[in-house]
Amino acid sequence: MQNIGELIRSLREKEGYPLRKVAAFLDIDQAVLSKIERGQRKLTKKHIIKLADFFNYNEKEMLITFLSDQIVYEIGNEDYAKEALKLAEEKIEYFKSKV
Amino acid sequence: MQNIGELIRSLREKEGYPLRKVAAFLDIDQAVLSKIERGQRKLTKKHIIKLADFFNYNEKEMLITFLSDQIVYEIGNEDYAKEALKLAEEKIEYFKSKV
DNA sequence: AAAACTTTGACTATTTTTGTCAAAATAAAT
DNA sequence: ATTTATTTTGACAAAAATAGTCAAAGTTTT
Repeated sequence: MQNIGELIRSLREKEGYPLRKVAAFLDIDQAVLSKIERGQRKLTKKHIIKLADFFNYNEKEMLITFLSDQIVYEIGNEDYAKEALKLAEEKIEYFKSKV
Repeated sequence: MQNIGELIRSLREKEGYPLRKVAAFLDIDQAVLSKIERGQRKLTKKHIIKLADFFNYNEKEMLITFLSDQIVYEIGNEDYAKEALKLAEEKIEYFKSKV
């Protein structure tokens, strides 16, 4: 049950890279990457894609981790989170079939 | 498959109320309510709760509609939306059991 | 045609997010 | 143990997103 920050950190540490190196690759300040890894700053889809490539990690999985974090962040401590997820799924399904 | 704006509008129209009246109740500009009803502005949880009371509408259902909209808005057109929803659900479940 | 209602867009204010930096804190290496 | 490398923290300004306000234009109803 890993969030995106933890995933990035674990990948980075597996390679033994310092923040500096990965941050440079992403073209962001290393302080920001530090915060990303501990969930204090957001990252973008583009970051995810670059990171998956950088670490040779499955892009789809990483995106799913990232997106699920966004959802949890937004509605995770709502009373009806579960029901909302279910309805959201139906809406998305419906939407797809329409467009 | 109704979004929160459509729901509010339909409730308002069922009562035959003008925007002005509901907007006054919520203490917002009627132009803003107009935009809310057509999904061009966001509303808050507090608005939802007040509206459910105002229209005698099931608060839980209204909140679920509201929250699911938020989710759809955020990840609705991502390729892996469905998978992300599933993982988000697991995370929330896990989170609950932890805290 | 007038009156009531709704929508639109422009503008400002406010809030949130982001970028940047340097110092403090921690960990690793010599 | 001291130096060196790395990470974290916090402060600040810049930029972006959101929200509030208003009046005019557009639409519908009477």
